[in-house]
Amino acid sequence: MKNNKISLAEVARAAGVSKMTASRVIRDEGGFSEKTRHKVMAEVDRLGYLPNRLATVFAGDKKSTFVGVSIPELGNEIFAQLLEGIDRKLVAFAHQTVLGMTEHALDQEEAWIETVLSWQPAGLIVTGRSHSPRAMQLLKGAGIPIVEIWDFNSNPLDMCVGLNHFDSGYSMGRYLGELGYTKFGYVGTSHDTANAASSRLAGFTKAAEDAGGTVKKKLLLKDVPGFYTGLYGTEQLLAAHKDVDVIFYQNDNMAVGGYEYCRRQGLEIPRDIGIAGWGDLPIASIQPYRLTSIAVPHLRIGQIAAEMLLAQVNQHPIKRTRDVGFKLIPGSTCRMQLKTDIDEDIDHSKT
Amino acid sequence: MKNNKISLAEVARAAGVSKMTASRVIRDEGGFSEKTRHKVMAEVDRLGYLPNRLATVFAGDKKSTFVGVSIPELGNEIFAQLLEGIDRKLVAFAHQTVLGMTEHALDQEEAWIETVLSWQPAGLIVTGRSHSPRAMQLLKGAGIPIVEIWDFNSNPLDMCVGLNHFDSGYSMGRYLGELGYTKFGYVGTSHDTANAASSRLAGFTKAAEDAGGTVKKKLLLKDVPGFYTGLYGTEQLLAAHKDVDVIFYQNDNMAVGGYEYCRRQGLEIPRDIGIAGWGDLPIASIQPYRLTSIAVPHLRIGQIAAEMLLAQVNQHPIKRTRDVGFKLIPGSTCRMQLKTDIDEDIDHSKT
DNA sequence: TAGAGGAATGTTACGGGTAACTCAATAGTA
DNA sequence: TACTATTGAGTTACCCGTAACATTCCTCTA
Repeated sequence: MKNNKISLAEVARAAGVSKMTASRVIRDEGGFSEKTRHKVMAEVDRLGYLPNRLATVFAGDKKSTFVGVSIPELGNEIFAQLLEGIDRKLVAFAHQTVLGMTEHALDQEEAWIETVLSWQPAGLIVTGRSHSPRAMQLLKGAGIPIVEIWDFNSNPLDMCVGLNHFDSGYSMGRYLGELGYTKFGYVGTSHDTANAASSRLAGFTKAAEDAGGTVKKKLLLKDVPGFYTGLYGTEQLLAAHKDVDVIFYQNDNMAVGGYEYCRRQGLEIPRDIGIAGWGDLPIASIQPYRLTSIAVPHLRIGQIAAEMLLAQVNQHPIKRTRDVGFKLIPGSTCRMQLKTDIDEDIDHSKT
Repeated sequence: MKNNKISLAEVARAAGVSKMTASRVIRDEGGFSEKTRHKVMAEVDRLGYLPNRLATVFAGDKKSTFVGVSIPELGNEIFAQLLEGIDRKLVAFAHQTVLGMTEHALDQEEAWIETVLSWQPAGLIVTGRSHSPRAMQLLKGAGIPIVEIWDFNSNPLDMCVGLNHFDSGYSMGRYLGELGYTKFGYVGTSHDTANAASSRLAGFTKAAEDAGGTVKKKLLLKDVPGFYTGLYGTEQLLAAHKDVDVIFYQNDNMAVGGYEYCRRQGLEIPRDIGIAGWGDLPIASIQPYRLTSIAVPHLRIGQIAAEMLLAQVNQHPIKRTRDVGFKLIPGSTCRMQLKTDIDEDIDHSKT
């Protein structure tokens, strides 16, 4: 475990050339003879020389190939996939992801932004559009491309790709209202910071009221938005409000958990209660029922974010905001449609 | 979007002191007056100075606070959680994760290792124990702490934490054999490289043979190891081999998908066929049935890996290998036990 | 064969911090 | 008062590559 860091100078000395010549050979930028190339490359291999990229970036006053990517949590599969989409694209263009998990906390995001900026990244991709004042200031002054993702925002700091979560919540609320539901419930997880899920809830609440119904109970749990949280959250919600006739969940995983709770209680769905999720997550594809949900192109968000960032890094012109939309998926976990035909009205997908 | 990078020299000039004095104040290393501290800090705030950590690392010939973390994929929730555990711990100790997704390909891992080493990281955490020859060489010569995780290996390059996947597969095979199963099936995903899942399959196969049974079919799909893959994989497997009496899946999510396929086909579980998963994933907690599986402390693996690495970085003595073990979970998706009482035999947990 | 021009290679300076050392000013002591 | 500590602050050199410029060595041509 000895640190045998070999520098360019050592390679050059071993090859009997100047640092500069060795540098030219290694970067293959021409201006050297074939004989020299052989000598240098032989020493590179023999000594196991690895260039020190810190020095390169530092020397050239260039940007590094780091891209800071912040997401709230990895336990939430939708964010894990977002990150996967981003990293794939970045790697394909020789950039590296420096991870930042904010855990939905603005102060953690701020601390991460400060740290990652000190490494001179080529750009930043941050989830969400609410940031602390100091974070905003840091981002604005960074002088590098910044992409805000997830929650669409027509007036971003720099660039933005995502969808309108408020609208998606509103769509679901209106849809459920049109099916005749009036006593709504919501089960999600809570954080100190307003995030995309809170926007969905706000939209949902608005739609519920517009439809003449009420959200009887908004249950926000201090937990991860997963299967089991959905199950026990539903128990809590129904214990307090037995008359709720449909429950909207923060995501499909929670909804599937909620469905299972209802089933265990002998409730029949959708006869006794309606269940609606969000995200059209993989679990929905293998249930005995078709979950009512909202489909979101989350992989595409990640890819587009990385593309926008790379385009900006390379000074290619690009549209700075992208609303990827969403699509309501009527399922069998809510009662059949009662009032009007709304098929043509439910696709908010913007390609 | 102007790049207004402020250097230490500018702060120093503005404050009317030398670079060195400004540096001392900013690092709070003493040797300056209160008056000077005020002058300097005032300029830091006014100019929005952010230190350039590249320069610091570069100058001091020190290690950075980067830690390279490679995992095969993020779509697989078990790896996402592994990464989450690692990043939490690293961040708590002021280190940053540089992500590497290898997609189970040795050449991608190798390329990533080379790149990440060129950034002078403090250490590396890599998933799996098989690496390309050049990758091995790079890792050995890196002179920094390296932790191999996931697949336990008593003779690691440097440090290792994980579990014995072969044994976990063997345990499941033996358990199923003891329940009287003889015609085994396996559904998983395939990759060019031998990985932990292949070790499990190897162990499973060995146990099946030791028990006098056979693995009728090993189905390896080119897909992600998720719910739907399990569903259609089961369809394929049963289409080819109707007489299989129990199926072992690469993970619980695939098993749940397989269960759903069987249900749709009118098969009753465990009467008509047995289902066994691996990982004790969250989905298992909310099914109407208790899935037979193997529980693995994957979050702990991540935490321990980060702890080992940080201990090594700080030159604290530490045990260099840790086998976290696993635990077989008998469920209701396999037939009840027939032969002997094996309860005391199934816990391979090593705390 | 001198001179031009290009190819190959070398030299110097620099980037943004910090270690190690030096120097100046102030305070304390006999 | 003269001398010594102590404190505060400045100077210099260096980390490892690369840009920009300088130089050497050929080769080819008139």
